Amino acid sequence: MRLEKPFYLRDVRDVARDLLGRELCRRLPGGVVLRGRLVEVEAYLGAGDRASHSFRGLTPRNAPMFEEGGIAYVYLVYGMHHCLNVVTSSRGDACAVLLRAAESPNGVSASGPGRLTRAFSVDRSLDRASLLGPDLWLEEGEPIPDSAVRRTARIGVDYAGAWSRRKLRFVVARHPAVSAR
DNA sequence: GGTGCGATTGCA
DNA sequence: GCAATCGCACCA
Repeated sequence: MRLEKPFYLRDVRDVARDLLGRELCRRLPGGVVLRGRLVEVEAYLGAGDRASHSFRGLTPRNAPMFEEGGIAYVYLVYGMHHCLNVVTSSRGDACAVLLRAAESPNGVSASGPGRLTRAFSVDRSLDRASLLGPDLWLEEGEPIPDSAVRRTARIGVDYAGAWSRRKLRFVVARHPAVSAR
């Protein structure tokens, strides 16, 4: 069952936590569908969150974050890696969830946001793409119980001061595709 | 119009 | 430990 619009129109922290265990689905141009369960994600809040791209307001790059939840926000980092985000909440809130790691049914895992987008063939052409459309969507998968969810500080945002220490990273405890910490 | 750097990764 | 590599945020 596909996750529908209401799933995305909630607090970004709730969406992030609930995305664990869900199945990321990507239909390639040729028709093949790739699938993988999410095991590591990070919540980026809107105004106020110094680690978030939306912290300094609307720009050409982060514009999708300001849209209503239910679409993708894809950007290029370090000039070579794409990062895939799920936009959440209502229009103007500018929140999103960064997808950092997934595991495929066959056991093949993509650990790290750059490796995840490479594994699922996601690039800027999917920026603003609907998550209720034919190319990229999420399915119910197998929700993770609270006892198996661990919260930590987000990765790679040391520049954000106190915000870098907020526990906004959600991971499946002891999962091999997730680094310690 | 010029400049500095990043929500990372892979290799020495 | 560090280079790769470029879109874009920010300043002039």
